[in-house]
Amino acid sequence: MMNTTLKLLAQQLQLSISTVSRALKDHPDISTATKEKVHALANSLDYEPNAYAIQLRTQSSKIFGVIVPAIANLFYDSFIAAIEEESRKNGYALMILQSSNKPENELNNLKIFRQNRVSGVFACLSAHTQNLEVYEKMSEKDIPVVFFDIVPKENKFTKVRMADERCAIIAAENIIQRGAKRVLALFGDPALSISQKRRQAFQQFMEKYAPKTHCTYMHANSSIEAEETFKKQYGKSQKFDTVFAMTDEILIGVMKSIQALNIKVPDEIGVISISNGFIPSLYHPNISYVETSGFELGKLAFVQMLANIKGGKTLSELTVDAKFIEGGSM
Amino acid sequence: MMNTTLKLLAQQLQLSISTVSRALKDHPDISTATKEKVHALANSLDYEPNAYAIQLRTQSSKIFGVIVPAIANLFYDSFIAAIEEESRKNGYALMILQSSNKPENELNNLKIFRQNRVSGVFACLSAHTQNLEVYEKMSEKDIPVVFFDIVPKENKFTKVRMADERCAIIAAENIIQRGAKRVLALFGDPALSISQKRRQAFQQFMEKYAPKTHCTYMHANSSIEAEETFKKQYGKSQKFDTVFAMTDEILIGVMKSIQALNIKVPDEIGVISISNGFIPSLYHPNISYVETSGFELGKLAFVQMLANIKGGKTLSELTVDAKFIEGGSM
DNA sequence: TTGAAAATTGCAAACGATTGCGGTAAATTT
DNA sequence: AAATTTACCGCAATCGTTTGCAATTTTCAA
Repeated sequence: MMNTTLKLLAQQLQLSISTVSRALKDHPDISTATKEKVHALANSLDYEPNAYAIQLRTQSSKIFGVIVPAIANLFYDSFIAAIEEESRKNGYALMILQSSNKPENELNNLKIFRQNRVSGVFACLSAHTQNLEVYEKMSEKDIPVVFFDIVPKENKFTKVRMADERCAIIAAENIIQRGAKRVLALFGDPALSISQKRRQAFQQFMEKYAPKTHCTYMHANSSIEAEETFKKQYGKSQKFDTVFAMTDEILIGVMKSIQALNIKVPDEIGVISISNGFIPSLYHPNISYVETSGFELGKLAFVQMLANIKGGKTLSELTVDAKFIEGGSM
Repeated sequence: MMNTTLKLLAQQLQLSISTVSRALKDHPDISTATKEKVHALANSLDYEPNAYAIQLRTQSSKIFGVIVPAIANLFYDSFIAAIEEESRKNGYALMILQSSNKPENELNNLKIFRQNRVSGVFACLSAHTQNLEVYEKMSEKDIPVVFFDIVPKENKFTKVRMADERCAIIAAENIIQRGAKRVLALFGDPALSISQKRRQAFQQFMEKYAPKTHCTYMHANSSIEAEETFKKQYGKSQKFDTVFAMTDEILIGVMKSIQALNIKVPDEIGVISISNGFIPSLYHPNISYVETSGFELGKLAFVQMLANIKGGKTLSELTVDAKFIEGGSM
C-alpha cells in the first residue's frame, strides 16, 4: 500500500503541498481553519512524514549511532538504557552496532553511521584499536563523537568514563579496612589503559597506606585465565586472605575457583570487585563491590553529546564517581 | 565540511551525474577508462553515498528494526548478535529499541520504525501486549514483521520461537536418567504462556515415564522468590535430590540458596535448567542445561525475514530445537 | 470607496541519488 | 563510402519534504 504523503493530502484538500506542510507543523502563517482540516485528514489517513525526505532536506537525521564491543555486556546494557531513555525524550533514536572488539568491524560500523548521516556517535573503543583516524574523519564531517568507557588518550576528543583510579582506590581502602594481610589483586588485559590505570592507582595506594600488606599483582585476559591463575596462586604455601577482581570477567573466574576449592567467603577469604552489581549478586554471600554505573555514565555522555551538537565543540574528559556497595564478602 | 556528492564528482570530472553514478556501480554502459577515473576521484575525496537520498529514491532503507523487552538480557543478546551478523552480511543495519515490557513504548518504537521506513522488524512482544493492531498496520505498509520468542497466538503472523515443550521434555528425560526420586521443579510467572507450556510438557512427561518419581511443582516470579521457595521447600523433612529451574532467573535464585545452605552439587542435589549457557557456566561444577540458543533463533528469524521480503508472504511458525549440555551438576 | 497593511496560500528550487530513454560518436559491415 | 551497429554518455523526471519569496485575498482605517 502506498504511504500517505504531503502531496496526497494536498490533492485531497485542494491545497498546495507547502500549505499542508506548514499546517502540520503549526506554522503561524496558516489559518486555524485550514490547520484543522489538514490535521483531520492527516490523522484519518494516518500520515507519517517520510524521515528520509526530511533528512535529505534538512541534513540531520535524529539518529545517534552507538558502538559497543558487545551488547551482551551488563555494563553496556545499562549505558545503552540510559542514552536510549534520554534520546527518546529528545526525539532521537538509536542505532546500535557492536564491534565484537574487532577494529575492522569498528571501521565498518562507522561507515554505516556516516552513510546514515547520524547526528552523532557514542563510541567505546574496541580493545585494541590503534588507529583513530576514522574518528577524526567523523569530526571533519561534523559528526560529533563522544567516547565512553574505553576512551582514547588524546585530549582532542570528548570523552566520559568511570573514575578508574577512584574505583581502585575505594577497593583498596576497603581491603585495608578489612585488615588484609595477603592480597591477590587480579587485573585485566595489561595492554588496556583501564587495566593500567586501575592497577597503578591500586598499587600506589596500597604501598602508601598499607606498606606491610603483602600484595600479589596479576593479569588475566579472560574468566578462564583468572580461574586458573587464582587456583595456581592459592595452591602456594601461604594463602591469601583477600582477593580483588578488577572486572566482572575476572570475578567470575575467581568465584569458580573459590567454589571448586570450597573456600569459605568471607571467613577464609574476602572478595571485592569492581562491577555494576549484577554478577556480585549471584553469589552467596553477595560480593562486595565498587559500583560503576553504566547508567550514570550514559546520562553524562548524553549531556556531552547535546552540548557538542548545540554549542559546537566541547572537548573535555568527564568522569563519573563510584561508591562502595557492601555485599557480605568482606 | 561539505560531504562529497555525485554532483561534486561530476563537476570535477566534467561528466554528468548519471555517468558518475553508473560508473560507481559498475554499470556496463560505462567505459573502463571512465570508471577508473571516477573511482579514483571518489576514493581520494572519500565519497560516501547519502543513504537518505538513496532510500528516498529507492524506497527501501536497508535497516531492520528490532524490538526487545530489554537489551540487558542474555538471551536477547545472542539473538541480536545473530541477526546483526546476518544483517551485516546482507548489507543491512539494525536499529534496536527496547520496550521495557511496556506496550506504550512498543507503540512508540513501532512508530519510529515506520517513520524510518525500515525494511522489516523483528519483534518480541512485551509481556502483556494485548493489542496487535499496530502490527497489522505494519503489514499494511508492507513492512514485514517477524516475531520471536514471545509471539502472538494468531497464526496470521510470521513467528519463530524455541520449542518450549521439547526443552522441558529433554530436561525431564535427563532427570529420569539420573534416577531422581524427589524433584523440585520451579517455573516462572504462571501467567506467561511460556511457563504454562513448559510446565505442562514437563509434568506430562514425568507422569507418563516416571510415575514413581515424586515431583513438586512451584512457580516464582523472580530470583528472590525462587531463592526463598527453594529454601523453604528444602527445609522440609524429605530432601529433594534434584531441582529443575525453568529459566536463568530461577536458576540464580536456586543457586544462591544452594550456596547459602552449602549443599553439594551434584552429590547431594542434581541441578538442571533451561538457559543459553552463560549463567550455568558461572558455577562450579557448571550447571547442566537444555540449551535455548538465541543465536540459532536469530539465524532462523533472519531467514524468515529475507523470505518475507523477497518472496512476499511467508506465514508460519518455526521453532528451534534444543539440546542438552552436560555441565557436571547431574 | 479606496489604498495600504495584514493575513493567507502557492511557486519553485533545493536536498542527493537512480534510471528510462534518447543522442552522438566510433566501430563494423557491406 | 554509405549504412548499421555498438559503445558511451547525458537529459530530465522522480522520491517527499522544507522554505524563501511572491502572489493573492482579506481586513480596515481614512
